[in-house]
Amino acid sequence: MEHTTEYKDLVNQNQDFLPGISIDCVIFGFHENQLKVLLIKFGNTQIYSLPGGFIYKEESLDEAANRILDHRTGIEDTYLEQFYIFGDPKRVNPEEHRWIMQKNGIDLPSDHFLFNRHITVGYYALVDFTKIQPHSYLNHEESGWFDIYDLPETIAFDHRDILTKALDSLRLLLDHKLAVFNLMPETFTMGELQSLYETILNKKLLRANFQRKMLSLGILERLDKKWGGGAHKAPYLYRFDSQKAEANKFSNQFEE
Amino acid sequence: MEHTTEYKDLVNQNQDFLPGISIDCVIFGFHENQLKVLLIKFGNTQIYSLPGGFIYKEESLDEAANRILDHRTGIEDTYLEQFYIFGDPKRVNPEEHRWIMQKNGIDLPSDHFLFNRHITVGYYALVDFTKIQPHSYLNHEESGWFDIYDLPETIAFDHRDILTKALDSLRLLLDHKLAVFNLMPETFTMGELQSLYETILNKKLLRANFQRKMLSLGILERLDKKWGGGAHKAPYLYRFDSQKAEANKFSNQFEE
DNA sequence: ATTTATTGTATCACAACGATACAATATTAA
DNA sequence: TTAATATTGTATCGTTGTGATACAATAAAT
Repeated sequence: MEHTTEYKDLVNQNQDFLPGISIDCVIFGFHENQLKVLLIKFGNTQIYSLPGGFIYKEESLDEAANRILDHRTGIEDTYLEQFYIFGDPKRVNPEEHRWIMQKNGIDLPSDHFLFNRHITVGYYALVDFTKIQPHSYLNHEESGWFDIYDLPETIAFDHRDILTKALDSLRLLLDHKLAVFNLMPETFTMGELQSLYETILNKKLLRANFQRKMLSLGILERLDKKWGGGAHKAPYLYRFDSQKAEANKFSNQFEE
Repeated sequence: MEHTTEYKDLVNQNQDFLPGISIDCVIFGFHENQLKVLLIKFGNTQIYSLPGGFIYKEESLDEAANRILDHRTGIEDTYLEQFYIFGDPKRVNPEEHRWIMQKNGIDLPSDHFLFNRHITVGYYALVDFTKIQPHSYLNHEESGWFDIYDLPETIAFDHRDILTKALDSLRLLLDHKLAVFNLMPETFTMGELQSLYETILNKKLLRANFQRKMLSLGILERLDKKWGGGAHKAPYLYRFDSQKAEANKFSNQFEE
């Protein structure tokens, strides 16, 4: 495995990082009717964490978050937004952290900067699951997708709190922005879109009303029918039409 | 003038601060039908900035923000919430900063930590204007309230961006939480409350419908009438009833 | 050709909301 | 003392949005 620049910078205590601040990314995807998040499993442990990283001194926060996302998923342009800053002085237990790094094959001195107090900026990304190929980063690390409603038992540090807050923020987003379409593939049926909404909100919606509402927003382009789905009427495929969305900004849920 | 501990820590480059991170507070008040923010004017300049500060190593972000607010306004318990983190590497011009400090009577070396890159966490506070007594902090500093729609021309650093983002966040808050009542005095008329909403949203609302909506929320306690307001029917006074608000959480604009 | 499951749409009742109207009433002016 | 005035509290009307239900259309399997 070839080490990235960031990896070397990390282990060698590179001074080009901003001290005391980190970024953690909650990367959401949607697959097989599940809302998924990408987690890292440290080698030789059952402990999972969010993919994260540090900020170079010449970099903006958004640039750093994009870089981290890119290196984890290979995705360069997607919906990525900060949602909260986690600043409790006890949010990370340095001993736990050092132990995890050791299990991961990396033995760092206890005065290594990684074990100082870090404030972390939470970002969430909404990605098209079908286009993602997760990358590993540290030795012995594995990354994988997990159902947000069925997370691993042991999640490191305060990362479970971060996940909870990210889900809250995603639900707020649902009412106010159309960013959620970034979780869908290019084309989809109305049933698939409804399933996404139901999964995010964790409740059932009435099919007829969901369809009426979505069509009334005037943001969907209706394409050909999708054949072969079973012994029943074939559904139309739709595509999110960002031009229509822009034009209809003033007539839907958005404020003026 | 007696210097605060924070002041001495600042000038003496106290190592008890977290490096590279600061807090800026947008303190909102409502007075004479204007939405006000508290700004600091540096001595011998026409440059204004937001009240801000740094975080002690043992302190959480929220604790630091509360401490800063307390020392600026004397208010200890009020609505205070982070709304955005500003992390552009060029958000503060170190030369401008140093020049301002000099004008303020404080000559710091250009390698002083204050002039390093700082990421800043934006907090907004909603305070009862009638209870505030702004405090000065640095020498030659003056603080004062400004109409959010009529700010001074010269605002330091990226603080105008921070103010804009804070106002956006406050408007979102209006739809989702009842925190805005923190801007009102203990009792108020419906007209005064409507004026607050109109000022935040910067648009007129229909009086009859506003009243109907507010009363339907079931969060207001109606008190005696307010006499002496002019040659017309006297309005009732209302008080925000947090108990009612709690009880009605499930039947109003809040999600389940 | 018939059955079956699902889709697209219509409809009904009710809630929410914009707009307008009007009666009630402190204070001022005559 | 009475009338005028400005503002408040509430009712009402029409429109829009939404929950709930119904039903016709239809692609595939039998």
